[in-house]
Amino acid sequence: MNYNVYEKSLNNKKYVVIEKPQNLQLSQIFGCGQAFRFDPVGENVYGGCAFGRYAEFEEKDGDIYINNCDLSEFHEIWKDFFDLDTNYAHIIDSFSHDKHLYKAATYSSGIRILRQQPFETLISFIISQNNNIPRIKKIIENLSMECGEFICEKNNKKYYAFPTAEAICDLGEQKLFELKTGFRAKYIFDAAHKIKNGEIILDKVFSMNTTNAVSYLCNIKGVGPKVAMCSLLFGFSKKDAFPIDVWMKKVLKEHYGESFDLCSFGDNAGVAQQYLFYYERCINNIFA
DNA sequence: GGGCAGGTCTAAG
DNA sequence: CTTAGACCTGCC
Repeated sequence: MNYNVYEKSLNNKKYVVIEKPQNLQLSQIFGCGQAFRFDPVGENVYGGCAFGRYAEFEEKDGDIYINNCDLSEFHEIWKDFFDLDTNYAHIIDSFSHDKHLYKAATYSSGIRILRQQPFETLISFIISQNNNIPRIKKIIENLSMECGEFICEKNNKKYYAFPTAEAICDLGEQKLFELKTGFRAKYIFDAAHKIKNGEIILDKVFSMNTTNAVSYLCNIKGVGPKVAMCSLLFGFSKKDAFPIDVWMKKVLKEHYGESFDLCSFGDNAGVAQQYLFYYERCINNIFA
């Protein structure tokens, strides 16, 4: 994507401006259910944690302002976080042959697939199973507060980094249960434990194709195809990963028939999934 | 108070 | 290989 970015100072604070980025709308990006740690903290401002930092993003006149950020941090973290090198307009164009998908994509055209930290997405989507978004967010926040590194205090709130596998493993299953994770406590522990002792090596996943990566991640208790696909899409930037949840089952049934061919969505099936998922939930009034 | 929420496990045919 | 039930918890 072609975009211009520059650094500015105001009141002794640095910030980075991304000029008129295409296909980037904060409310859609943080509201579509791919990330659980960002919330509105003002008019057109979203704040939250990623990569061990607290960040605030503001949308003004089509530009994106990143508070307390310099260019080196932008290039180190947020450029890839927002997947800025991907041309989403081009992806949407490639969906134009599919009438329903194209409609969903046009409606959701401000969504980008964030590149989040692999371990965080893995644990977050384990927590998401048979759960609702407000409670998922609360559990993740409690978990981070319990054993994540303290970052800063803002908006009368303390922010903590998402914990490491080691920290979660050391916490133990009982403590995880006490954080109201319910039956997922043993799953979270198993994931953290297997990663801590090297039984699962997340770095290896990057070099696997999506099919192999799914079966690899499914070696973790509580990780099935849906959780694995979400982690691969949002945490390993595998854009062909196609999570099928209750909403997607509904979409596939209504618009594609029972015997749909996943290949028809191509290498960007995961992006298609996110457009369809977001659009479906919006027309069903799930998001405010 | 029963149902439900971005699923997965387990036990049984 | 496919398919019911069960499952923590909190909010409706």
